[in-house]
Amino acid sequence: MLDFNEIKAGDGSLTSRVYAVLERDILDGVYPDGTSLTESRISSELNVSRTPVREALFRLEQEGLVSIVHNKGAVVRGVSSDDIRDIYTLRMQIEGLASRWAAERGTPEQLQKMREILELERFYAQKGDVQQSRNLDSVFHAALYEASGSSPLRRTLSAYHSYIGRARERSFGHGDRPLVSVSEHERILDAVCAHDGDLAEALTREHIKNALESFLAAMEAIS
Amino acid sequence: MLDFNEIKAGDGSLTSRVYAVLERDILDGVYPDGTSLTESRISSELNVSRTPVREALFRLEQEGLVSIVHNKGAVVRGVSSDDIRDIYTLRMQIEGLASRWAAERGTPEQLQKMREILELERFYAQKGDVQQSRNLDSVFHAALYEASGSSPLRRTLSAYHSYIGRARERSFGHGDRPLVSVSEHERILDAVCAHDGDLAEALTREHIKNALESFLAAMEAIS
DNA sequence: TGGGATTGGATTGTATACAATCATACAATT
DNA sequence: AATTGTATGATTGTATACAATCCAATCCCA
Repeated sequence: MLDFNEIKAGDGSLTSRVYAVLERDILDGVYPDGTSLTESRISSELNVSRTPVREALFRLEQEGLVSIVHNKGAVVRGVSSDDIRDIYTLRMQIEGLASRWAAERGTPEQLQKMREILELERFYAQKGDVQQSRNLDSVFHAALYEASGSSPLRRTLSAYHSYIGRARERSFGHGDRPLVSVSEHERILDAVCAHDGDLAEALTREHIKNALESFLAAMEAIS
Repeated sequence: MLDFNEIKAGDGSLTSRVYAVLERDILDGVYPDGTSLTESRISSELNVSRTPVREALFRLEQEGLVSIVHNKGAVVRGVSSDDIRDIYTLRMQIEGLASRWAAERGTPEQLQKMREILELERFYAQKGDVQQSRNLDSVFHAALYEASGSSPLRRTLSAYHSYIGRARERSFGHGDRPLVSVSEHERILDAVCAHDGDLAEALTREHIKNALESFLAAMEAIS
């Protein structure tokens, strides 16, 4: 919580770093649901002024992780497992579109990049490196969004990704999900490269459905 | 552009009002795509300090209407008609889910509220009041999102709504869209109240598809 | 003439000071 | 005793001052 200087987010601004710290701490449960985040406390804990803290809180509100009410401040809005279930269902609908559009609109360079990511992904999955597998899973999906050529779709799905980040972490190590996931990615990419939008969409829906079931299984294992 | 004091957004904070002014001006084309929004100019134009302007710009970035790069500032990212087309397609996918979930999870109070909104909507549509019809169209959809009981879904669809706001305005007056739209709403709500998720979803997809075609027709009429 | 440093103005990033608002406790009144 | 009013401390909202950065024009020197 106090390793503020280790976090070097995106553009290097204090706002981004404060944002990254708060996002991580909220998703990690350091600040449970309902916790009120007072600006002065955070700013003194992180040794920055209130200004970047305020701006970070604004971004967190847009992300949906806190809710801010005028003259009252920010309170944490935890990520419920119902939310996560809903997001997986939403992703089933629109991530299929991403694959379809990638098949229809993706440039050769974009598809090539996905192929390279996928090769790395398989390498780490077979090596059993869960951490790297999970990272590359995210990278692959991000590349897919990019290849869809639709900024509204990219924005929506990217927002979901960070929102359900911790849930993905927990469920990704469950069973042999990394290897299965890579295989599914390969079939999706093959369909995309063959410009078969229907197949790509169907495979992707199946992929997300499997990820959801993996998540539910991981939840089950905890309780 | 200078009627700042007339705009009274949500919570009455300066940040909200600046946000509302800038959003309106961007969507109205006062600031075309690529315009760089300098904080000091806006703050002096609106007679506020840079602080609320900065915060408003942050919100606009999350909304997707501007993009901010570190140490360089904010530039307008216009809403292309490709973006709008994509959003309608996305809505076809997930707004159907909203109806399905409303049918499955909606409380009697929520459905009752939708019914009341719809009666008003029909009243104004038959009266030929396009302005009010369009407002109530928004209100109806917002009530639908609420009844879905899913905050991720509500957040996503609400964001789309403001993003394509101007496009909806332009296309809503096209032909007899208000009356047709009310009829479609009525059939959707009937299905929701009958807890027929499948039908509600199908009707909603059709409804969005028709709205998209109305938009495309309106675009055609302009060019 | 061309290319690379430099310097000045403009703009953003951060800190801090001040004003407005809210929440709590306590006192006064009925 | 309940309620209303009021004072006080804490917290947020806004303004402003200062630091860091960027950009473009200029200058210098080969």
